[in-house]
Amino acid sequence: MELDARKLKILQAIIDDYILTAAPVGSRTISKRSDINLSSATIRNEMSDLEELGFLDQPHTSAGRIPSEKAYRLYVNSIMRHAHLTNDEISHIKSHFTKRLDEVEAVMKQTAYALSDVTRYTSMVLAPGFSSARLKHLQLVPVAEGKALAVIVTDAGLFKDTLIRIPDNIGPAELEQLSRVLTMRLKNRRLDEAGKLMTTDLMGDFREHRIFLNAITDVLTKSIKPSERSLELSGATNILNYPEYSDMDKAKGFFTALESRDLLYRMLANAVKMEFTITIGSENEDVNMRDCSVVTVSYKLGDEPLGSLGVIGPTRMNYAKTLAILNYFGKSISEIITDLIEED
Amino acid sequence: MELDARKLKILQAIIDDYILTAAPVGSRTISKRSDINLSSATIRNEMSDLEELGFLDQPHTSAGRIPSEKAYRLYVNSIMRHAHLTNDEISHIKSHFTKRLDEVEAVMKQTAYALSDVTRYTSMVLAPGFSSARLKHLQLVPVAEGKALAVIVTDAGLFKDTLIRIPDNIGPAELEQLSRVLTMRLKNRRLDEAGKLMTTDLMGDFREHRIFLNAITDVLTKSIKPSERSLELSGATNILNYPEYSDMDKAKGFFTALESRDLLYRMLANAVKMEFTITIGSENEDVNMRDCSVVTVSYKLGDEPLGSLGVIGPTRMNYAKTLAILNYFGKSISEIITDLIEED
DNA sequence: GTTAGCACTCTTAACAGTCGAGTGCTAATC
DNA sequence: GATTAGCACTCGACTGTTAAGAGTGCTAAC
Repeated sequence: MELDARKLKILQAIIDDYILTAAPVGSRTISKRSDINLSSATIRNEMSDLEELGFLDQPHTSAGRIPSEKAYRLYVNSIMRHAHLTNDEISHIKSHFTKRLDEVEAVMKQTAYALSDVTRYTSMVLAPGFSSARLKHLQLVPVAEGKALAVIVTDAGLFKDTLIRIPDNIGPAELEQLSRVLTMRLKNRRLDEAGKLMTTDLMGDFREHRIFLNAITDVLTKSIKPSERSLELSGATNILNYPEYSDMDKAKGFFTALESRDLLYRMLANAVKMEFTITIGSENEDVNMRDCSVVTVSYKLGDEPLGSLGVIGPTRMNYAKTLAILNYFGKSISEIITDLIEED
Repeated sequence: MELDARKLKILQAIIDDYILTAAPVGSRTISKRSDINLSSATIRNEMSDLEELGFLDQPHTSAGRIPSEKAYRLYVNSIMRHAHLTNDEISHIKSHFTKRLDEVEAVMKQTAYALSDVTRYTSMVLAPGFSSARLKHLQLVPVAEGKALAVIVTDAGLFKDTLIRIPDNIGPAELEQLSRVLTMRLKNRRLDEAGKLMTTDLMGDFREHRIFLNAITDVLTKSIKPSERSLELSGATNILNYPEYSDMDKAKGFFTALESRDLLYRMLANAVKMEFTITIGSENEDVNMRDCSVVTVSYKLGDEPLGSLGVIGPTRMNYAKTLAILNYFGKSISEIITDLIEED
């Protein structure tokens, strides 16, 4: 049996309708559509074929059909056309970014919030990573007896500060001096390189400060780990607006999945390298997300991929529209971050 | 009609039972209790009186009684005895704090997580505030052309950094110099004083850097605002475990209330000055929280109140136990923060 | 190949009936 | 006078039945 043009058209109509209504689609519903001039009986025959081919499921004998995951996969791979945002949608998105945002963290938060508000799905944003960034400045700021703040600034303008212990006999003047020396020696190195350099070269020069330098090395190497990157989540409760999650147990499962930040980190970290990803239902590794789909896009600084963002929604997701919105957000973040970092 | 000792005892028994089961309590349930030796008929008469006095509600004629808000208020004000934590509970709490936490933010996160895990309610933690803190060090770190990081360190060892714009003609050397001068001039001032001093005294000395100094002033004054303090929330979905929230609309209302961070900030900011607060049902200003109770405690550094933490749960909350847990957490945070800041 | 027609399936809503937990009242008892 | 046993009554929860409606699969006619 072949999946000819007519079957494809009917399948698309079913998917469209199901995405809209979340209710099993009957043959009459499709036959009434103006672009398909066939009787319900014919549609029934075709639907029966589509079910046999694995593209449709039937909840019970006398119900309509719902698209299978295979159908969604086919849809996003072949049928789906690139959607465009209307002017209304674009201005709605823009209205979330009228306030000037000065910090990366604020941008992430606001983006996550806007993204969940616009899509009505759960959104997540992975902050820019330090992995390929180069050190620009390392400053040690005295905090208290035996404590200092290690401030790392990268060439991409990202920064991170960490509290470290220092020997009691090191005063503000020494910290200042050390900041200068370390900055000079480590400048323009990638953070992991800088970390290595600390343990090899510099350790010899400052043997008396071994423990102290180790702490700084830790800071440098830890900054690269994705789990140290901030992940903003927003609109988790949006899922409750979808009838497939009116079952309390399912909703709980969904929230449980979101609580495993590790999983989300991993998904988004993988997505950084890809222009976009679409993961449908059981393609997700977590059992609690078998009824969800995840769509992500990455954002860049110039050509360098920085981070990623995505949404989680029911498998019955408006993939085309969602992808269009995400692309728009990706471009927006890139611009905002670029402004933030490189503005004159 | 009087609220005599027997009525009080019966009311307490009803509250105890209702907190445990969430089901209307019948007269027979109470009469069976070993500490109350009365027939169900007597209990019925007393219950009828208690209802007339406004301490009990009856969902419908043939159902048992449930405590009214007035009953909970009476309970927490007069009946409730200070609860003690069992050794098991204490070690359960301690098990959440085995990992060494180096940063205030990590402590807040971990505390919120542990608190919601132990209580099974939704927890929130307000980070230490800068309001009465004194400036210890102000460091400007070069970030990029026209950008610097302003790092504020207070005597309590708290720190905060903010990205600011600087004039293009200011280089690392000038930033270093300015850091030294500003630190010298502003040291040991409260942050709001320091902010004022900037606009009055210092502005004259550095007239050419007016805009720049304004930015730093902004940073100082903004640090005091409670909305700038980080608020950690955890276990929001715990509420789904309580039968009173098995209604999806109610659950949605609850989540909506949590989304208004402003409200939570305000509640916790007010709670900083109080040893503890208990807010029951409609005493809450938000309509979506009319079925919730909020319990908070504050935590201190020495005698200085620093921040607060609390839980949100159903009005049918185990107030005594919750308060005991919160007190324990409050003391723990105080200790951890003290260690963090003052450790040798 | 398409479609009208029809028997069949299954879900859902509505309705009546039963059960049981709980109440309120009254009269007897301590 | 306080307490309690007894009993009629109320109301929600549950159960079983029925009818309506949406949708299917199949067959025969076009």
